[in-house]
Formats: sequence, C-alpha cells, structure tokens
Amino acid sequence: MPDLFPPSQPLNEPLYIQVKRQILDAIRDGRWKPGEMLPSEQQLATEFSVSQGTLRKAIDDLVAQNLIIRQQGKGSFIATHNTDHSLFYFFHLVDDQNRRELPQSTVEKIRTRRGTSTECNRLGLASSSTILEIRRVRNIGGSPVINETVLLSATKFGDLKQRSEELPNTLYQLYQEQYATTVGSAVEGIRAVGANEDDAQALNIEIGTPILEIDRVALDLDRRPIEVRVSRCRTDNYKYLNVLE
Amino acid sequence: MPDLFPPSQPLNEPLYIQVKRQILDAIRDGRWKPGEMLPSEQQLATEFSVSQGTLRKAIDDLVAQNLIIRQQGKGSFIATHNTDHSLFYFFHLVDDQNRRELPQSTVEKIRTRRGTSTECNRLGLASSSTILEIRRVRNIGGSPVINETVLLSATKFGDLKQRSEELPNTLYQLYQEQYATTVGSAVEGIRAVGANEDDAQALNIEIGTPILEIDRVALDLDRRPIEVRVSRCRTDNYKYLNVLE
DNA sequence: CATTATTTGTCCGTATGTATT
DNA sequence: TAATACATACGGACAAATAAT
Repeated sequence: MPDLFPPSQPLNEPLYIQVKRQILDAIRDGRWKPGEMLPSEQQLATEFSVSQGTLRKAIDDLVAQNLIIRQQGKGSFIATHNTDHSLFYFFHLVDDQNRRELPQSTVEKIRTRRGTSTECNRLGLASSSTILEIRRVRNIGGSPVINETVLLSATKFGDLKQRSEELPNTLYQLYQEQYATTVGSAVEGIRAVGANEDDAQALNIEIGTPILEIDRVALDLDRRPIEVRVSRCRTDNYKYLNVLE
Repeated sequence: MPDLFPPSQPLNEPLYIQVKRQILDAIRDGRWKPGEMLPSEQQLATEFSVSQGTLRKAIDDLVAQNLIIRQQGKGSFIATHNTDHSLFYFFHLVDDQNRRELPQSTVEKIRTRRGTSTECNRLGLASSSTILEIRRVRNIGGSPVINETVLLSATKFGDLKQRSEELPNTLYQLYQEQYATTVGSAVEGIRAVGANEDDAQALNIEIGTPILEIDRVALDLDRRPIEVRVSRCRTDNYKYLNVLE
C-alpha cells in the first residue's frame, strides 16, 4: 500500500528555507523580472506569514547567491546579468595589469545539427537531440584572443539562428532577457592544449602553440544544464584570474 | 597641529563588525589555536557586551570566510587546514571522473637566495631580501603531475630548510601549525605554456608540451602575502576544476 | 537506555539608525 | 521635511543536536 503522505521533504524544514524556495519559484515563474524591485521586506514578511527576521534570512541567502541585490533606502532587486559584477563573475581573462575588458565577438558559424551522445548528455537532453552550435572568435583590443564554441538545446534556443547577425557579446544576458533563463552557476574544467588548425587560423598563431582550454557547463537556478561552452584562449598577453577567498 | 582624534575608522562602524575584528585579532594573537573550541555564544556576547544576535552576526561572517566552523550541539571551532574542505579549497586538480586526490610530494631542491625585485615585491618584502625556495615534484597515482616552485620569506620560514626531509604534502597546514600563519585567501593567474627542459625532465614529457601554469600568491588573514607558488601541471589526464556559484 | 545540561539553530517582535526619494 | 526601505541591535523563546550523567 502506497504511502499517502510521503515526506519527500522533511516536515521540519526551516521556515526561512521554505520562504527562500517560494521566492525562487516566484522568480522562475516570472512574477518579478530581472532588474525589477521586490515588495518591501515588511510586505513580503506579511505575504509569507513570517517575521521580518525570518524573511531577511531567506533574502540573505539569495543575496549571497547573487540572485538579489539589496540597496539600503531604495529596495531589493532581481539581479541581472548586465551589472559589472555578474558580467565579470563569469569572465576571468585579464591583461598583465589585471585589467578586465569584455571582448568583442565575431560569429564565424551558426548551425543546427544532431548532438553526440556526450554533448546531449552534458546538456541534459535525450540522445541525438538537435542542438544549436555557435562558433565565434572574441577579440580584445582588436586582437583575436578566444576561439569559442557554444552548444545549446535547439528546441529551446532554435530561433537564435535567425538573428545570428545581432548576437550580443554577452549571451547570458540574452538568455535571461529573451528566454527567461538565468544562468546562476557554472562548472569549468581547464586544460592546457596545443592549438589545432582551426585555432591557429582563428587566433593567428602557429599550430601546436600552447593555449588554455576552458570547458564550461552553465547551469540555471535549478542547476539544470543550459549551455556548454568551450573557450580556447591565447594566454601570452592574457591570463585566467581566479580569486579564492 | 596634529589631529589628536583622527577618525581612522568611522566612529559609527557597526557593532558586529567591531566584534568580528576583535575575534579576528584574538585568533591572530593565538588566544585560541586552530581546532580549538571557542567560548559559547552566550559567553562571548557577555564578554564583548553585545547581544547574542549581534555576536551571531559577527560569527556568521567568520563562518562565511571559512575561519570558524559551527557545529550544533557541540560548539564553534577555529578552522584548520586539515579538513577536506580546506585542503581542496586550495587544490583544484581532478581526474577525468572529477575525483580529487592529494598528490605525494618529493622535494627536489631547497635553498635560500636573494630574491629578485619582482619576487620580493610579490612577497611584500624589502628589495633583495633573502628568500627560501623549495622545488618539488608532486605525484598522483605514482605519476609526476606537478612541477612546483614555492617562495617564502627566509626570515620567517628559514628553519624550514633544516627539515626538508620531513616536509609534509600540505604546506598550508605546516604554516598554520608551526608558524602561526593561516592562509585565508589566494589570487591565481593561470596560463598555458610550453614545458621547458626542467619541466620535461620532472614530468616525463617532451620539451614544448602544453602544460598549465598556476601562479599563486597566498595571503594571510590580514591579506598580507605569505607565499608565492608556481605550479606547472600536466593536464593530459587531469584538469583544473573551477566551480562558480 | 533514559535523563539532563550545554550549545548552536531557528523564529519572533520591537526599536532605532541610515540612505534614498 | 517627510515618507519609505533596508541595516543594525536588542532580548527572549523554543527546537535540535550533542555529550555527559
């Protein structure tokens, strides 16, 4: 006989965690859009029937996850991917003086094709699903620095192909604004490899030159994979900066 | 006439920040040693003449910085560098199944010499200070993977040379236990480079093979530089894993 | 094995300070 | 100036985990 009341979540889960989940759900469901202001803490506390302190603790967590921005005297806002913080949170190349500059992108190729089993698996799609592949070269200070391949679900992002000419430099912002998909975290594997013929041509270097390969899976707020991105970078004048604290 | 009451810190600095600084000072001054238990929150609140809530907020910050570990029912403890979390917080190489394994180290050379101006500068030392240089090869699964050079202030860490035979794999733990110096953060610059003759011999690869160079400055709790470390890694069977969240 | 004391975790309500509009 | 919103601070109550009795 099946359990009619399966305790899938512990019944004694802390209130502030429940509140946090409710706020997350509301964000996901589009109740508030990126950049929009939330109701005041007082109002939210009343709405969720908790004290201000409990509500603050829920918001504290979301602020720590960079999903909400608080500003004293103004209000709390849904974070967007067009702030400096968010832009550079996912972009780590700096020059020798540790200066960051967002690269300009040139789309080389954009097409749909069947994904390999590995690719589909990494994107959380069924085997041999159709995927969208974007290849672009990213320039800093006029010089090509990154040879990049981006893979997406064609089902979800298929109409991106029609506007390949107007693709912005900051794709995560596009996903958020046009596809209601917020990239909240990512996992990267970084290797040193030799430039292949394509890299050599794109980056204006010799075949075999050591380059940095960054292989990243970007995840949404539910930690479902959204995008696979392989960035192959010259690191003679730039480096990948990582701050551990 | 000099200002007798220079407001070096804003007078209206939040209480919990002041408390946090006092606790930090106490840790630095050795009032509690790594692994030791702090007094209870009640006691600390009384000692600092603040409410429990204010003290909790101060500790919250220190927990977020991984300097204090809280355990419900037991107490709060000064964090040590011998926990899995701390060990792998500063070690990022994983195999193709994303498994982590701490490498075994073999010291190749250890000596003192005058530092170059760049080296002294990065270590926060006066020009042409004497520095301690440790060169070692780190093996995973019996194979050499990392060719590493470690630079330290010879004034502070000079007697390390006498015990080069018994150097542990985890130097940060040694700094903490034997030199009362806790590494709290680090800044890394990562590049792809070609193996030089020394790398080739140490890592059993051809000269010119692409390898990953991780150039790290480790900082103490006051963000003063403690150690400069250059790790040159094979990434054919391993990769640098970075999780952004 | 049950009880009790200790410690952190959660939650509440209120008051006051500070930044913004 | 006044209203609004978040930030800080206080103190108390109960829950949950742990360790000792």
